[in-house]
Amino acid sequence: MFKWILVVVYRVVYSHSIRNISRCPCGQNLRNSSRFSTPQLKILEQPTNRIRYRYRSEKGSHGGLTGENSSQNKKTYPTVKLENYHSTAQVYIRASLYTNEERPKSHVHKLMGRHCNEEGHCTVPLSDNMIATFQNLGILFVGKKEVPDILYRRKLEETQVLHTSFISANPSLLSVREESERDAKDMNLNSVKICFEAFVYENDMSYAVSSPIFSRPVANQKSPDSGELKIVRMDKYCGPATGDEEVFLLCEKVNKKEIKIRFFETDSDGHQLWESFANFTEADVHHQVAIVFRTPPYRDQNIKSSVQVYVQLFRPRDGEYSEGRPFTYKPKEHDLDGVEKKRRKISHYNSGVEDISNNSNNGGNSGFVGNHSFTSLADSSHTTQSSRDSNNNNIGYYGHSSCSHDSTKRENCLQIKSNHLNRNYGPNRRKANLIENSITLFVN
Amino acid sequence: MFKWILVVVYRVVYSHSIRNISRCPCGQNLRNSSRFSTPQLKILEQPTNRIRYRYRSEKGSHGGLTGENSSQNKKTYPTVKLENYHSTAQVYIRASLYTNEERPKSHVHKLMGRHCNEEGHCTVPLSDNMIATFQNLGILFVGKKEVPDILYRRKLEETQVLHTSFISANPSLLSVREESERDAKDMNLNSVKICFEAFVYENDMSYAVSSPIFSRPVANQKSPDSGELKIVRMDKYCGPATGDEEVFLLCEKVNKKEIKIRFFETDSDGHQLWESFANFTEADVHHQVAIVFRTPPYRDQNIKSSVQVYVQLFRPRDGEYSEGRPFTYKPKEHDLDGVEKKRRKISHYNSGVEDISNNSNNGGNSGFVGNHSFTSLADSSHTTQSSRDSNNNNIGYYGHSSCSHDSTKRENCLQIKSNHLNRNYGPNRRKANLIENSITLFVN
DNA sequence: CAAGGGGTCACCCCCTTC
DNA sequence: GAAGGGGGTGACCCCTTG
Repeated sequence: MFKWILVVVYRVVYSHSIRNISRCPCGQNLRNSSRFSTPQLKILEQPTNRIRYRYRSEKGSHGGLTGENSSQNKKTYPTVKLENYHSTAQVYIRASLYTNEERPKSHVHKLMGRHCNEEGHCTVPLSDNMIATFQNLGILFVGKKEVPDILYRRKLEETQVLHTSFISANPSLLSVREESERDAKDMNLNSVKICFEAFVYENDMSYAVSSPIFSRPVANQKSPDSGELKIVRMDKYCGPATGDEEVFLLCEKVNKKEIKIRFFETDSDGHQLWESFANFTEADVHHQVAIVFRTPPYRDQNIKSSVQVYVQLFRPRDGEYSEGRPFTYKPKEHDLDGVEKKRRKISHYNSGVEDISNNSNNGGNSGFVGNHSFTSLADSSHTTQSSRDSNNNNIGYYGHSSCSHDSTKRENCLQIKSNHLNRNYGPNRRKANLIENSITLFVN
Repeated sequence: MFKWILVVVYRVVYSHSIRNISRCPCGQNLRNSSRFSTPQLKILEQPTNRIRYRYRSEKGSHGGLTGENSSQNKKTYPTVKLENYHSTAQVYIRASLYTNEERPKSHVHKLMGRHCNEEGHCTVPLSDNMIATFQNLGILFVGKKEVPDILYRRKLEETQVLHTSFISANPSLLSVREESERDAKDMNLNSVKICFEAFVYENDMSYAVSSPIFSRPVANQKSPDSGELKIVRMDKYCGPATGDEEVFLLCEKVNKKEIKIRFFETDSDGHQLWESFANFTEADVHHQVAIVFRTPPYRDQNIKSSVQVYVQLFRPRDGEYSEGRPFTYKPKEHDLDGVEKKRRKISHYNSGVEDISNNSNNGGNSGFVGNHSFTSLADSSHTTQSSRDSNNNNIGYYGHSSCSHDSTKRENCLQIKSNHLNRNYGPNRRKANLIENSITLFVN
């Protein structure tokens, strides 16, 4: 009886994964979860949320998907575990790509790497502890132009399969063609899910032993609609509490229709106290990589001393944030007496600027709760070289980045980054990596 | 006898223009120039030096080449005149594309437009006054991938032609293939010359009546190596005479290996008084469209009042300039005892840093001499909204674009542009556009 | 070499504005 | 539709580092 069930499941799985039928018939791995004692796949380590998909022409290895908790020191990889399996037959786990939709369909992209075949299926044997780790999964980007054809062929095959079994519908080839074109347009080529399936071999046949399970989405790092948001450089890191300060910001590719610049303030516990968005139009976005914006006014335009907030890029479509950069709101001139002293005091650190300028190799991977990297005050050798961090970014002070306004004093903003301090910020408890503990110096 | 000569010339011209033999056999239109009373083509109006080449896929008309003296109000077009022609037979002028080389070869790109055929030859009848005007010449960009094949085929045909006539060389096909690949790599796809040829029809045959003549080069507007240089926006338009002010500049696509930022000063007659180049490295060029640079020190760092100079992009490779933007060097604040001292200390330190931190972009081609044109003052209304010119460029003042330095005053730079004043400046009498007569406002 | 990037351009798609 | 742009990105080529 059990064997018979397996065969049935196998049929379905086989048809959608080998013959590329695009609809997943397996109920999104929910069906078995309610059954007691049924073999069941669990994802122990999700893949990172972002990797650069590679074209076929980009030969050679370019590294595989790591796990979401992977770090430089301790790499992890997507890992699944099969639970409630009690047979002794060797189980294999097959990974393949599906669309990032509520009901995932087989994707046109393919997995590639050590254990992958031409169809983009990667198969790894389950180890004794019922765990399988995928150490070398790359994502092959299939050209946009090939998509309609692929979908068309899949639809034909699907129709045949269904026809020979029990469905009698036989749509005209033309409408299938059109449908394929439409589906191709709708298909998101920059986000995928990985489908894991467990099966055993018997008599040269494979039998599924559990429902398939889908990973969280993995986005294409190279796409401007899903790539990592990053502020590369700004021309100033401070401005008046009244707002309306013009700031030049250089960033990695953004879509001018899908980008906001968010200012926010948090208390020491990381609770958000305030947020606002910068003013700019699509015309202020220069070739996807630079934005000239005007700062929003601070919530209190009459502050008596400087307030530090953060700036970050924000993409509403998928809720992604960039790392935050500190930004200092400064009081109006006449309030400056008290601050004046402090400023002067700090100013003699100016010569230490370069001492601090350096690595802020913040680990990327923003957007998920629980993994925050911060940059610390490392002491770096003091060279006469320019102030650049390891990413070759100018860190905001070069000697003359002036930030004066409503003041008769010359005031320079110095942003200093630091590493490895963790706090949880931002709305919705989602993570935003912040360049923390920055120091703002005022130089007279 | 004359007829016989014509036939000979015809043969050569025919073979290279119809059969696409790549070497021009006609001696660069010099041969006939010394002969008295021989029909001769003259270019009355050269084409503009730049047009956007179009791919075959960019269907529809996108406008043709205008003349070098064309303006919005009065459009001109490439025009040639045939002199010393005394027959009554109708003459036709054929235009086709050649490489921009000392000895132009037939180009892989094609002319397209109203009077053009599939081979990229445009033929226009000579009017009564012996003038032909080409009103609708577009340039069709032939994909890079097709180039080797085209050259290969041409070489084969050429070999055949020569072979059947008098040359016996018969290189192996392999080496021809290799040669084609090499030539394809060497071919500049972003610059062409137009070859004009005059001929008459007789008995369905065409007979050349003059040597071909070549236009000046026409570059591809879309190529970053030959496109127009343009400063779109800067975050400040003034800085201290001591230089080393950090400026963010947004521009159209540049090649980071082939771009300099030139500061120069002219007297009221347009003679150059001084020039210097900004400091920045390749790493300061952000995705081809933004440059963060440091201003060079003015020739006199102790000026007592502001001096206006100009900034422009400069591409050494082809000697191209962008329009100039005014930039104001401001004097040191005299005095300011305590502050002054402290500043000196700091700035001493800083200048030491930057002196070394930036690869001086200097050198290279300082022999060129400028070619400047100027744009004049229009009166622009000063609104509290963003200040944009008609090209939707921010013109440098937004209310807070601060530009203070070495001063206890807050000083904002306001740059106002204006249009359509032309003067001819600079050495070599070549043209360069300057935004002239800009006003610099100092706001305290 | 593997693992990651940066960068660009060839091509194609738009859109204004007459 | 003609004339002229802006812009995006697929595809590919590099390059650093270990």
